[in-house]
Amino acid sequence: MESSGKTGRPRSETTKDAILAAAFAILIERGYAGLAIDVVAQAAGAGKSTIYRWWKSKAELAVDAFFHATKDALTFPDTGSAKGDFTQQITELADLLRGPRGAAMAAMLGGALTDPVLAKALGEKWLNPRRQWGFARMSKAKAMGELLPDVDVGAALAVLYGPLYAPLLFGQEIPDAVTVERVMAVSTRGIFKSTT
Amino acid sequence: MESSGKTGRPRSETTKDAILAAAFAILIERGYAGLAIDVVAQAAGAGKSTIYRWWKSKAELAVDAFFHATKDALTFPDTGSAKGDFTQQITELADLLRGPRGAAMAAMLGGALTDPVLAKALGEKWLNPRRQWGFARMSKAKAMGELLPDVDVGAALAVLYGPLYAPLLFGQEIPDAVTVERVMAVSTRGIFKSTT
Amino acid sequence: MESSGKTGRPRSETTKDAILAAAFAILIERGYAGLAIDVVAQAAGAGKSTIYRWWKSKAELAVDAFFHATKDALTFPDTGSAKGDFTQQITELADLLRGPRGAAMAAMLGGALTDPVLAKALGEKWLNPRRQWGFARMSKAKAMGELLPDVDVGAALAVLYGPLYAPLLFGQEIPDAVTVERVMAVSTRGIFKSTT
Amino acid sequence: MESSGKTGRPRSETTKDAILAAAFAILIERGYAGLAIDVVAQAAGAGKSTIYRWWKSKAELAVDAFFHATKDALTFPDTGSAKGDFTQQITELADLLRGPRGAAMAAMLGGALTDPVLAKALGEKWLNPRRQWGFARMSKAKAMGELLPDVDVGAALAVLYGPLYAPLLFGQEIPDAVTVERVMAVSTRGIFKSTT
DNA sequence: GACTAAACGAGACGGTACGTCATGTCTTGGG
DNA sequence: CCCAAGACATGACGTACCGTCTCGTTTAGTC
Repeated sequence: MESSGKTGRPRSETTKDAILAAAFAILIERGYAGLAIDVVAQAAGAGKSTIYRWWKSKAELAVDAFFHATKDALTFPDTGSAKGDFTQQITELADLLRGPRGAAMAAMLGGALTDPVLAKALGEKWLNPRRQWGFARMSKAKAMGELLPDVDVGAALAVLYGPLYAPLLFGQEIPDAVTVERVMAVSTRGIFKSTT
Repeated sequence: MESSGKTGRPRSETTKDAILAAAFAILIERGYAGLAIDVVAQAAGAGKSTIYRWWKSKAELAVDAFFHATKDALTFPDTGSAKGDFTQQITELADLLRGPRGAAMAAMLGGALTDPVLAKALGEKWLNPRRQWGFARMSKAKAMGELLPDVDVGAALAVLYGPLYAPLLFGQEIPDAVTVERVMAVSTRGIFKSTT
Repeated sequence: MESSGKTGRPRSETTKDAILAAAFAILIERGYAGLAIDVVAQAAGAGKSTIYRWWKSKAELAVDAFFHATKDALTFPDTGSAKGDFTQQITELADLLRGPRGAAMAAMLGGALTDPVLAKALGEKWLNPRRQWGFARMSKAKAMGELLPDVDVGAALAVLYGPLYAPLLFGQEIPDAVTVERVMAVSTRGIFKSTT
Repeated sequence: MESSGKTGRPRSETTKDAILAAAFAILIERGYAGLAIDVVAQAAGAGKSTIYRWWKSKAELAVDAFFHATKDALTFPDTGSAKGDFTQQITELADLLRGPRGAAMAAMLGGALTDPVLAKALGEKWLNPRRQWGFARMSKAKAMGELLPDVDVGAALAVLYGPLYAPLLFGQEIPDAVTVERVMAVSTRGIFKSTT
């Protein structure tokens, strides 16, 4: 980020990557609870203090590791219609959550309910950006008359995304593509004007 | 439940209740992570081994404590219409989750993502009964022509309940009554035929 | 011991014997530290409370078990000469300590250093009777002029028995017959007048 | 002793000393059974894990604590005659055992009979050095003709030291100076040639 | 080329909670 | 009144991580 001082040994990017990669691997394999800093350090060939120097807590490390591995997979689509945009985004999100990143995500969400620090980090880095985009996109759709009358923007977002995340809570599988389609068919029917 | 053996000192119901009450109180106050068995034992005037004798893990104890405190608050309504039944049940559920029991529920769900044992216990004791009722009620509604055409029963349930549980995942507040109403307005619109 | 009252179910001798036998077996196999009351009760098909009813502590049980199994092996010889009596007794003692009872004895002596109750019980039942006999026999020998001049009775006993017990302290083997003979050759030389 | 590794934070000698001092104090006050690791840690201002890092068991800790407090008190005398050397050494040993170190020694010997690890440690650190010196000194004495004829070296050592240690086994007091003298008078009479 | 200063690996440190185990006490129903 | 079965409160055990702390060792940039 910032260039900090001028003298001294610079931060090793190699080590940083090794740590994040190790953390992500362990997060998937053993879950957030099994993500022991000692183990990450060992696996990365790094010292514990190096980890704590750059990440304040296990929580921040986990979130960072997740995004380091996920950053390329997150897009905000633009198909022309709001319904199309949300459909595509939710479909992509379901695909993502169904894979190894989903296991990590679930593990982190699990930890978040227990660990307020993680919850905050996760909110800032994952939830808020998504929510902002969703809110803006939905508001725009409302302004352009794409929504049914009297649809609350926040409520619409809750109805769209809620069914996607909720299964994580009960240890259920993330819905497959067909199921996602069925759910979207129901939820969008209450939000968007018919396009036919 | 079962009478198990016939000989030996019987289990002390007093102690059992004290443990569950203490566990529930601590679960609310300190969250799932702060639910230390030592502390529960002390607060309940019980020995740690007594706790471990009856609950295999912190997780099971938490679930049991929750249901011990909640068992009387769960009803399945019968208002005449499917829309009315689901509206009432979800409203009641939101009320429940908004209170101290919601904090406990959130705490447990956090553990569930990490601990498969807890997830299973939670599924069996909480989710399944609710899901069965929901599925039966929604199927009946479909058979009676209360639903819009081509609505999948499972999808409808996901859309109804997902928005209710999802906030727990992100450490958000459970929506208040007004917000619940707004969300229900949206979700039911895609499921039930207009009653006007 | 005493006939106690007149009413009620009488003490079961079968159970008593089963407990003592089980305790002795476990004492040999696992040592004093491994002598768990639960395990004894289980092995004897008895209840724990039955054990605690008749023996105040693990210590007393151990001592009782030892003597129950050993009582027939303890004799006070009478060969005519003091040197002969002590030689025989110490030889027999070494034989005893070398066998399974010796393991139990060692185990108990180990416990005695840790547990004052056991120490007392052991002193009363094992050490004192032996010491009294030894003291009496040695005093008689002194009176009859069998000892070298200026030999203190207590000191003579210490020199005779000390080398027998000391190896137990350091986890060494109890000396075999030949070694015992060599040691006795040295110790008796400083105590008894030459018989040649 | 050895420099072991070269990297990492070096072991804190301060903490090590505090732990050994605390352990020794508790060993004396409460005996081996009362030597709880928790308590030692607390008293030393150390963490339990620090103790377990350096001592595999309570037993090893106790032995180490004893030698830490005793190491300066052990000498091998050289008076000119074998009888003089042994007399002096045994007298000093009795003095040592009579004090607080004797209580610790007794406590440890108790554990040794139960715990083979302790027995081994004790043998290596205490008994063997002493035995080697004793064996060498006694052999030399035999070669120089200071011993009575046909005296076995091992037997002579057993007769000399046995009476010193045996009282520890039965929880008896270590003999006072006068008694030690009386015992030595008897035991040496069967070993060494008269010096008169 | 020497100096400075931060980052590095290694790993020891004081803690907290864990889940297990044995103690000695108690509470049932049955003999 | 004894007995078996077994639940109970207590308290130590040894393990696993936490987040902090020292070390001696790189590894740049600055003189």
